[in-house]
Amino acid sequence: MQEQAESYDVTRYERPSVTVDVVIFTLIHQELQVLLVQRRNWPFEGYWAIPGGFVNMDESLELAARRELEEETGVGDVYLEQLYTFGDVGRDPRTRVISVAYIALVRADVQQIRVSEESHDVRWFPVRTLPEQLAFDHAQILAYAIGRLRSKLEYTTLAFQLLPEQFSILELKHIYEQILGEKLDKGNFYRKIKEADLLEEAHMVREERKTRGRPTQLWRVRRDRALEKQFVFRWREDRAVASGKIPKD
Amino acid sequence: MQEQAESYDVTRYERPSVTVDVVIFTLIHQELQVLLVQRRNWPFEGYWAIPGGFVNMDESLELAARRELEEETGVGDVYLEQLYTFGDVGRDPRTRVISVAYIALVRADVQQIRVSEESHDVRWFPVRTLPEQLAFDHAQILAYAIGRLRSKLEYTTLAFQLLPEQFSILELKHIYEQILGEKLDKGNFYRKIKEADLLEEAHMVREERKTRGRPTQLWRVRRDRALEKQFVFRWREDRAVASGKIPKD
DNA sequence: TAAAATAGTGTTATAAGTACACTAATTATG
DNA sequence: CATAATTAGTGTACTTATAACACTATTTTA
Repeated sequence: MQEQAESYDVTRYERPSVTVDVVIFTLIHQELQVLLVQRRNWPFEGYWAIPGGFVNMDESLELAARRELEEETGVGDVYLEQLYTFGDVGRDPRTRVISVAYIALVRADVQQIRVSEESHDVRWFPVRTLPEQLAFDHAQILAYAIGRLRSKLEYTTLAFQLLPEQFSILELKHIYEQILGEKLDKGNFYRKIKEADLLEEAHMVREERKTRGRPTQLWRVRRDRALEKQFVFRWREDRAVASGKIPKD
Repeated sequence: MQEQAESYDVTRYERPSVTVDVVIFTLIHQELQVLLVQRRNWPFEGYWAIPGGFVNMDESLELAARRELEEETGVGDVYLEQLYTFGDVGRDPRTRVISVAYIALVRADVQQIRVSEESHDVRWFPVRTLPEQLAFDHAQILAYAIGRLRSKLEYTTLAFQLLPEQFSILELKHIYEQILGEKLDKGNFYRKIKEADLLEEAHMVREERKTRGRPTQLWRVRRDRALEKQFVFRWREDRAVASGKIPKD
């Protein structure tokens, strides 16, 4: 790229606008949900959109994404990953806009969203029941993000980024079942998660219970190991395709 | 992003420059090689760099990448995949430049490079013996590209994009060995590639031979199947890390 | 004390991958 | 024409990971 840049003044040509869009995922009621904002103005007034904003000249792309995330959810220290850059010519009717999309995973117990001044409303949507029409090409971005997330959850420990501070192994199993879309064997699950040695016991606070049965053992992620170690339940046939597929750009 | 854009004139603010950089891979002497250009001007004059250029206002990112590729190698219909977008603030000393990096795979028997006017020289470099210093943050981009390629070759049929029109199974095995960095069992390799049913016999041209032994059987990729079907030799422990890891941006 | 819930263990079957010895075909060379 | 050399396989036993499912153990409330 830059190898030819000096043959003319780099500031001379018309430039596209660059934004970051952040697809923010969380788990609510053990269901994967995504944060959308409702637009207040033209174009796509009233439509739901992925939160995002312009990249400042003095901040990196990741910093811009973190700023957006912070502005929308108030949370700072979360998992963030660049997804893809969308740059088709007609995707924004106002001007040429290139969007660097990020995925953020927010812990289930810390989401507390704020409505910013630029939007009517902000809401979590279960990925199964998204609005029919989204602003711009955001449906495409969202579909790609969900695909990437799903496939990565299958071969990384990313799922642990979504977990609350404390959880039971059956809850964890349930999350995996949601993601994989299939029932898992209880015994095998226990064995495998124990082998992986990713969890540590949370000392339980003695509390009043109203159901009978052995009380749930709560665990905490050993965050030191959870990002290195693999914890995999099933390789799916379509894993390679899902993770490697490139959307029409 | 765009949800707040209309509250001010989108054309008002200063904008970064956007470029595409294309990391072009090929196989020469059964070794993975990458195309670099030598810069002619400041900054990084004389340094080797990944070819690339500015994105025009009326072309998509992928189109820009294809144009660059065409300009450097003269080839058009090749595998192209978006790699990552690099946007750190200080990465180009002239101005703020955001680079969308692509990977291109060029068939071993069609590479014929041209030296463009903007550069001193153009060369293929084996990925094992790259120049010590590259221009800008291109060493980082290249390292990331090689990592991505290596990991994807392990769980997709991407390697077939690099093959010449005709090749023998032992050659193919050799390429896999190069990529995986380990010896593979001949018998198992034959069995697996045959099972996958990805190849068709190339009718061989009768030619003079100077070595003795049974002559090599040549094969051709069934391109219809090669991009759908998986052909995998070994899952490696670090696969997930390698494909999912994000470079410091 | 029984029922209910969580938290496991044991065992077998199946499939995939690995290692390595072996056979077969086809050529050039002495 | 026999033999070495080279490609092109086949056969088989071993190991490992996964899957299926029955079973035991623990700890609570009613």
